[in-house]
Amino acid sequence: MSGDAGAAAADRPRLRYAPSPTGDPHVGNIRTALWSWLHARRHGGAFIVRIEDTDQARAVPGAEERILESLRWLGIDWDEGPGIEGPHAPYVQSQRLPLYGEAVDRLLAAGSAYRCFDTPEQLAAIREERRARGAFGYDGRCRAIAPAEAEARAAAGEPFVVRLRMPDDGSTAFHDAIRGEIRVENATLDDFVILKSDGFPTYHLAHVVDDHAMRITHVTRGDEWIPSTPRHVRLIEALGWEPPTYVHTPVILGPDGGKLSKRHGARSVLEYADEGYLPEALLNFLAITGWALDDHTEILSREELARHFDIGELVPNPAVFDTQKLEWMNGVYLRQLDASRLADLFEARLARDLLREAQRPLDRALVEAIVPLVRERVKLLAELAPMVDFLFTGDIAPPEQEALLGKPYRGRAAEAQHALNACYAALDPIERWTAEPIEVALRATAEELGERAGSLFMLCRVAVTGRAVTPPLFETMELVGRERTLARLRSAEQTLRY
RNA sequence: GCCCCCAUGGUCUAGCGGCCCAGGACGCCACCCUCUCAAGGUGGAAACGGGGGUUCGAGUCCCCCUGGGGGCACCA
Repeated sequence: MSGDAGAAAADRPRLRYAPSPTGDPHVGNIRTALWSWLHARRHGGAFIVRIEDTDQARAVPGAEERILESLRWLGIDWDEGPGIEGPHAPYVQSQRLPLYGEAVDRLLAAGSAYRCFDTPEQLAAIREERRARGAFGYDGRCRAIAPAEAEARAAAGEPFVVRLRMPDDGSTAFHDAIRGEIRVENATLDDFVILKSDGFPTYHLAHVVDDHAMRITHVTRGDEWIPSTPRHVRLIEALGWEPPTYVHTPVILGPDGGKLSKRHGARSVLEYADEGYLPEALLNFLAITGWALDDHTEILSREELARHFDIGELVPNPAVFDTQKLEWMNGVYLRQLDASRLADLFEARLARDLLREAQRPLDRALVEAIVPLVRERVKLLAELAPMVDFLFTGDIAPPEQEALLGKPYRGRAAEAQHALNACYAALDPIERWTAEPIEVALRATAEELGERAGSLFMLCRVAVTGRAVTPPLFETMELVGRERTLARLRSAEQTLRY
């Protein structure tokens, strides 16, 4: 590679999302992926997905596909990774074992790393004994084993791990894009394991080797990794490479300031998808919790984010996941959608939530008629069914007397009954069954009865829909249809008759 | 115990030494609109954790304290 093209390419950031397939990705985890993706898109770089499955014991079947599905749902695409491949394939660590082996051999040959034969039990004992003395970690006793002897024991089949030799004094520093320089004393670093006895690399080794091989420029990950980053820097140095820029992202907290947990509702993006959140809303929300464009902009499209976001501008402190703000934002996005897209979403959602009971297929025209009535009343798709179910069920259970006589008619059963009767009489002769004549008739009825219009409307609302909260009454009655409206009025009246 | 990170209203944040007796958003309260609920409109309550410095001047820089979080595995 030479000339301007090479130089330009070298300037382009390459970021990666490197999840372990141990379960559904957490929103905090996905937020880091999103930020990485945005940064890559903003600067004309590349976004890579790499599966880190070096812990065979914790692998969860199907987890990888769920992770990729989460990314796809949010509209986060990757330039290299599973299903795409590319110049650094494969993108699954368990398929890259030879690479880690080569690195270990080099380290061993250079004397920067050494074999260790302690059993897990021995290590636990060492740890316990040292902790009692106020020391920490591993004491480096295997450094004393001569390389030739270690090699012989390994060749004889004795299980071993490989540890990296850490400097005893001095300090180690690295650059974090959102916190600046972080420096620690080497005395606080012990010789850590880079190759496990099962022949698999640890995270430390594997990610360092892969990030180098894949030319990753910014290592993004949760800030719980900060304490081990100096080790990674030493490893990189021992391998003769240059460290990347680190971006340690803060955590997302639950409403109580603690860890986000099942108690707080959804944690994985797939759960949010299931509850009826829009991907563009969750994406916007995640992007701006921990980052702000300016002092007033909240709603940013995927494209706008990709145009303005910079990973160095992230806020360093942890954020509480504000579900209420997410809901508000989802409502904003829902209201922005055009009618036909909304009808599609509603149709799918209602089919899922209602069809099991109602035997009839969904009436597309009816769904389309609903859109203008509920689009401003729904923040989540999941709220839709309870708001319009009475339109789709053939017969609703007649509302309880108690419900019919809610506030407006409390203690006035006879008057309510009379009012229902009057409404029936007023509506029955209507020829064109649409909202306008219905409204005219009902308002006239209220006046005749000397009743507050609102009170009468509420009585009708409960009688016809079985609910106290619905879309606007007249439009609703239009959709319920003349026959069902009149029948339900009659039925409600019967209920009041005892 | 040792090490590290963080710190503006209930929550997310703007602020990168004077433009801030601190701005926006969600939420909350009130009012308006109104057939319920929403949506929308208007107004309101609500914050720089504490103490020392530096400086003519500190939310903004430094130190300490406090508080919160994380790490100290053959897990990532």
